Amino acid sequence: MSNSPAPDILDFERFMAAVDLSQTEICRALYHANPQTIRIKKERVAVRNLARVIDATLRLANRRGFAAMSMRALCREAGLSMGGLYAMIQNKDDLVGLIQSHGFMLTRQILGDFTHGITEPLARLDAAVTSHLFLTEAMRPWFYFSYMEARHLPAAHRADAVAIERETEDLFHDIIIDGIHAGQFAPVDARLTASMTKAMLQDWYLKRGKYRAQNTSVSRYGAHLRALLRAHLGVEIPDQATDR
Amino acid sequence: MSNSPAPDILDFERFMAAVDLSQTEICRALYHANPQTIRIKKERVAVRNLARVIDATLRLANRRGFAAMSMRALCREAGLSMGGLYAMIQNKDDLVGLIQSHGFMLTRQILGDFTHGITEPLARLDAAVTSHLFLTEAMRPWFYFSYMEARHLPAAHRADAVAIERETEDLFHDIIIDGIHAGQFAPVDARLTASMTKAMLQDWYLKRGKYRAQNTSVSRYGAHLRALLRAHLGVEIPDQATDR
DNA sequence: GTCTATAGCATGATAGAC
DNA sequence: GTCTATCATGCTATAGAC
Repeated sequence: MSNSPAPDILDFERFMAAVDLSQTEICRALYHANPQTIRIKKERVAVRNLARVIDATLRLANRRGFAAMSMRALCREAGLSMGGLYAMIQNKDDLVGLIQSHGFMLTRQILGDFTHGITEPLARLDAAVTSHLFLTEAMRPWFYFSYMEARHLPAAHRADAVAIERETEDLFHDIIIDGIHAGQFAPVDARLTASMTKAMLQDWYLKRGKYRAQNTSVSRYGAHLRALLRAHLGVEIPDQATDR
Repeated sequence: MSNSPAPDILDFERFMAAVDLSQTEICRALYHANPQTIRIKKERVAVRNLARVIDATLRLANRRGFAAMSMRALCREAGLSMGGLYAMIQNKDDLVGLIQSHGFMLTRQILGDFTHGITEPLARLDAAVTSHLFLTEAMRPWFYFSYMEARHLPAAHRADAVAIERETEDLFHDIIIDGIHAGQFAPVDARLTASMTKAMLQDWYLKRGKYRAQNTSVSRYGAHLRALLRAHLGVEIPDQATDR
């Protein structure tokens, strides 16, 4: 999670080098952000267990669904006993909060970092699309979980999920509006275009199996999406990134 | 479910008039397609109960998830006792099969009916996009359920879900390839464009709450999507449907 | 901090009366 | 065909030893 200014257009390797998405770092941040939930005192132990538990939760919940995942199965998968698990969380729902909240934090930060300082609408759109895509690629289980489980959550958590969706959609919306006002984009319905952009970005992590089966790389997906948006927005300037 | 030839471009009311998606009709078809699952002999009774049960299942499962829905809650919602319910199905998983299989059948038939006989690639693409959109609009709870629950199903059912997704994507893919070969579409990556088209079509029923909140009608969504695809495919001919 | 053992309850499915 | 009553099982969460 760097605060360095946005590099010029990204490939996936450069993106991964520019941000620290290591599980340890993420779990350390989570540990300090949730002192009332996690009752373990020693950071080292807490971070290690948190990593195991979150990892196991994502694996099981993404396979059979969070509701169908039993706490026994989670313990087995995480290599902890029931007692050990319940020292980390108060109840099953806490898990969702932990996982979600951090994904939200990351999305805000990464999208902010990578679009910050870019004023040209087209370059800004490229940066937003590409960094969103790369972030979800790097943290796919996390985003898949959030998308699929958001609707089952207690109202408070669900509201957060809707808010972050709206927030990132607004980022796209505002860029498109800027571009239209600057006379660089065709006067499309910015709200709908932003929604559809989000839908295409989400499809990448929702159907990753399909895309892997047809051998589509994340760079190629991004290039296709950026080209599609260029055509829709009536822009002639070609993409600067390599279209592998 | 008519077999009449495709009408020229559709609005939603004409679509609904052309196909019979009444719950009774659908449940009658389901009843006759699953004689070994449904052990009730009198058609009238079976169809009425089936309608209640499916309706209640979709309502509860779409709210809290299928796994989290208890059979007791389902009975309450459907106005049946446990015994009454278990005369309709053998176990909880049968419910999924019933619901899914019919959605699949409908998708195949409607998309087939409404693109059949249209050879011009652009008109065919319009027809496929529009009828897919209208079908999912008419049967939203059904499609939402299928999308969200598919991954939790026993392998056989999951394979069906993947197959139907692939099948409809192929429909779009083949139309785009035809258009490219005919020199009417720009030479895009047809597989990726088909996937993204599907993603945008699915977003309509996955986030219907959002679209309702921003007052987007199904016709407007369709018009926007068709326009976006036209631009991407480098087509100049405007849309024939009314863009409300 | 981490374990085992268990309390207390809801679940899916069935039996048998009407 | 539909009901009520009941079974065995598996669940979340906790208590208490180490």
